[in-house]
Amino acid sequence: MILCKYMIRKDAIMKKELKIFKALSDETRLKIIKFLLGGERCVCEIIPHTKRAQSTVSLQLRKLEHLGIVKSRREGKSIYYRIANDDVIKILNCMHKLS
Amino acid sequence: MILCKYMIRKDAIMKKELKIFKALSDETRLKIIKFLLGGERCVCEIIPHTKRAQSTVSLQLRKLEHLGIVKSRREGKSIYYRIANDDVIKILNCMHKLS
DNA sequence: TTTATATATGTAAATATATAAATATATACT
DNA sequence: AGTATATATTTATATATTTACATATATAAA
Repeated sequence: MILCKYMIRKDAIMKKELKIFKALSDETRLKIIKFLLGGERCVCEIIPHTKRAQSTVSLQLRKLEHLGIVKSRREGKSIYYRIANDDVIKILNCMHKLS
Repeated sequence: MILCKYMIRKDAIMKKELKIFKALSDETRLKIIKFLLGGERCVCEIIPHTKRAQSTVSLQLRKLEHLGIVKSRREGKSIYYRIANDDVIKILNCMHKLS
């Protein structure tokens, strides 16, 4: 089978899209991401907002960070998370218009 | 806990959004849906396009149908699927602009 | 240095999901 | 009726995912 540049690119686009859709396809993660649309939040704020155990929230945050969807920053004892992927914001804005 | 209408609505919106993001978060399903953006296709066309076993494609199509994302129609021995959810089309258009 | 607090990590259990082989069903053709 | 074809369904298996308890780590305060 011959692979042309277009096909490789198409595949890369698919992967990128899947990454975003997967990030948004779990309730805990979607809640977190939507919460972060309101700006940077500390984990201690995210936990009660999601109503999940602390370890669950921490794990999902790490997952989102590995996906490049969020970034974190330490300030004293607290760690603050923020959205670090504009595409996610655009997709959620787009979705919001439909709801 | 007091539930106001807004909260119930917010929850319904979340579920609707999750439904769409989940539908788009699997490679087989995303391939199928993107293929269907080009118009109605018969299962016999969808199978080779996804490069999955016939039973796998059939199962994912049923899943998408149950989610209200696609609809099907029989024509003789063949069954044709088409996208039946405008929101999915809009989200994919939005995503496409970003790629 | 001890203590308290915020967050991360290891581990295990429960659940969900994706896949394909085998089989069943529905339609069309002879 | 019998055969071929297209699709659906059943079943089994493998894999991934989510969750939370228990524990570890890092920072700040006393």
